[in-house]
Amino acid sequence: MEAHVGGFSSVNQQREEEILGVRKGPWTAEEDSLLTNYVAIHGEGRWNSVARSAGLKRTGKSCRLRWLNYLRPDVRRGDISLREQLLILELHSRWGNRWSKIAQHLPGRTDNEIKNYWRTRVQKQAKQMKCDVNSKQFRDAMRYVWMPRLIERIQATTDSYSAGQPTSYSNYMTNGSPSNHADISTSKVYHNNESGSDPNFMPEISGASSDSLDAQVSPGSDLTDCYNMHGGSSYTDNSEKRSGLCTDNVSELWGSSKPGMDIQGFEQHNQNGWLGGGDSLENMWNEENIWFLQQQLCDDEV
DNA sequence: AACACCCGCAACCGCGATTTT
DNA sequence: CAAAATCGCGGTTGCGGGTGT
Repeated sequence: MEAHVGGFSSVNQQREEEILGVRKGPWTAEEDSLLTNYVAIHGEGRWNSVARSAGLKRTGKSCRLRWLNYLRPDVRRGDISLREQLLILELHSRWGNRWSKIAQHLPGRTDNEIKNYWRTRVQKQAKQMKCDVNSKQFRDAMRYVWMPRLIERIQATTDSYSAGQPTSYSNYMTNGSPSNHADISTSKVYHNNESGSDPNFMPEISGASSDSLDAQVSPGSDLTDCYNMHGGSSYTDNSEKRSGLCTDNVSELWGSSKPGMDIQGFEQHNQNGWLGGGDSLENMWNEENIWFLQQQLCDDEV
């Protein structure tokens, strides 16, 4: 397979690559095998010499990228789970486009994967809402609609599986206390989700084909739908009313709070407790809760 | 069936930071 | 200490599969 070639940074580099016969484009199985075997024996690092010594006609940079994003044994591929989505949204609101930093908090996920997720899914949401992804409007929507909705879904799935268990995700979020870390981290509540028959279930940005917490991300846009209930004239689909968050409360919140939505106003509207017990949003995203999400993700991997 | 368009993702690039020589 | 080599990050590109017409 011949590599597709992008733009060259310079004529010199082009010449050098022609002379050296540097390959570009998709990796073949043979190349993967060469790189994997070499790293297994000699370890990571010194990527330029890896490329040479392993007999790969690739740049060291390309080898490193291939290893880190694809071949590394602990790399976790496939669907972004709800918890991971939630964590990405939260951490991005803190750190912006610090993809590698965000990736450090999602075991097995690469910065590239998270970046792609953000660009393809989150930015698309902003586009559909006709606002900038960095605008206050979108950030508010994310924080006060999208993320609570994710929490609700995680909570719903968790509760349906672990009914009666004292240490559910919702309890944690409500109490905001890490007092029972051991129990929480060992409660595998989302792998065997059997609650797929819930007629009220609405897909988040995850796929409609499955309501597992590891459901595949789909183009479905609840965030946009919630927004359109007030912000757009085209919203006519009453089916969205089934959604846990596209309730009158939320649409009131959305409509009344633009553009100056604030925590206080939000919480007043949230007195019915659909976030669970009227917990403060500020408190909800403390270090402990992020820690909790990470623990759940680690648990996922086991 | 054929074509056009859209979208997700792997891989590339430039560049600044860090490490090695 | 300076230059070279390497690493790591964030942004961008374009292939290929899926979907719509």
